[in-house]
Amino acid sequence: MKHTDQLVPPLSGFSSGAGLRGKVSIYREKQTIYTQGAPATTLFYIQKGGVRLTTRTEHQPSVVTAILGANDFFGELCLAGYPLRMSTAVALTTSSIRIIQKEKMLQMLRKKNQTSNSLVAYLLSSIKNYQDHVADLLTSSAEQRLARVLLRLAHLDENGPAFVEIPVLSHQVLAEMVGTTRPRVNVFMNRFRKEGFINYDGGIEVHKSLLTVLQSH
Amino acid sequence: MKHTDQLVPPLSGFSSGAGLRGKVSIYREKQTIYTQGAPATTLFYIQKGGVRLTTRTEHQPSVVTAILGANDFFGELCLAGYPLRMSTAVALTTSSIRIIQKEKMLQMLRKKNQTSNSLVAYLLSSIKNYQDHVADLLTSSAEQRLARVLLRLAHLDENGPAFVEIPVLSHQVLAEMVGTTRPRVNVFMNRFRKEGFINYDGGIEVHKSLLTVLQSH
DNA sequence: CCCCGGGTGTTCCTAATAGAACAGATTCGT
DNA sequence: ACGAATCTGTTCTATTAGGAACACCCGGGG
Repeated sequence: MKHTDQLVPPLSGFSSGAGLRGKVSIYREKQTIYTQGAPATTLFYIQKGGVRLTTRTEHQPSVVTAILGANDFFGELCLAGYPLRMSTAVALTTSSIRIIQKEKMLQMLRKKNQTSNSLVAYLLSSIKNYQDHVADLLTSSAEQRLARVLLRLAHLDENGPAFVEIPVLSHQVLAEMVGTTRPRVNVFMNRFRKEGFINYDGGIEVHKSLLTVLQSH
Repeated sequence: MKHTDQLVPPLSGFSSGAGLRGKVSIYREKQTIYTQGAPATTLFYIQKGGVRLTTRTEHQPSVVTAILGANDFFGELCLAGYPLRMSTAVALTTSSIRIIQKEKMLQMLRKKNQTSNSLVAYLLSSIKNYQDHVADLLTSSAEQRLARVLLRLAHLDENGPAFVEIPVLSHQVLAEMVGTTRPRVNVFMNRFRKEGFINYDGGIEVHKSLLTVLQSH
């Protein structure tokens, strides 16, 4: 019997949604997919596009707990028996999203080991992302966190193109993603622009040089 | 055929380690279980005690990304194929911890659906915890985060006893857990003591009244 | 046309925080 | 007893952040 040293090969799993059942819907930019507190009987898989999850706690401003892209799941907490949505999901751009009935997914998990292993692999990488996010929040300044959010929205890293255009987001939404206030986002955005890290004419152009903001301590 | 509406009933799964194979080891307080960067071929399940995970990034102070207790896993990222430890694990108190070979776990996941479902359920609840943690970091002050850390270490919530004694931790370690500096932890701890929220004679007594710190904005 | 709403750019004041520095207490090994 | 190491308690200053306020721009609807 052949043994592999991990659950699934990299980039396999659910990539391109293979093996998942459920109809695919299109959500428009800024459209709400579900709202915190609503009953949760489905989970979602992003075929194309992006989604942000925001949580509001009592008497406090709402915060963005995750920024998701293609091949990510969300709303998956219902599988663990949470009856209500723990966050609000909003499309960042026009997105193509597969809607999966919780019951169907549970059936697949019971029957097919392949599905189960792919899901475990996905959840593990998701946990790694959250751990990194927590470490980031604990060590970075608001300015650095804003830089990270922009780079993430642009899917920019060391490799890849010199700049990428990202969807327009209000400073208010950026503030929720970063965990600060709108005036501060404004100041930082202008600073980035003055330094030539971003370009701002209608859409937002994020340049690779924005990475330098993360290096200074 | 009977359908359940979730993966596993609450409090079943791996509770008390049922179904897991691997030998159980005792770790002493402050003992390092593994170090970031070391090869990762095992995962761990806490039978009894507590563990903190710390991550260090280049040129930055180390931060605590998770505080774990009985029935939690850690080091599980190796299942997803990460060859090295992404964090350092240190025992908070004398702890009884089951060590599971990655290969054995992968075998179980391939063979037994029950194991797989329990793991998925655990990972989902873990993701919920990280989401809550992120929301907390984005909205709370350092003082509130310290209060939360203490309450968590004491496993205190609205119900339960009026106070609980927790293991002694240096202000430096608390600072890493909270994401602030040691002098500030000192100030807050003295403030809590003055207000009667904690009691400090050798060990640390965390009182239920510390919960009030979380309510003020 | 005017008004209104949403988003932006900016300012000012105050609070929270980081960072460095230093003194005292305790423990531990020699 | 002594020194080294560690932890605690405290102070000071410079920086960063939050919160409120206001002017400005622009697009849509009455």
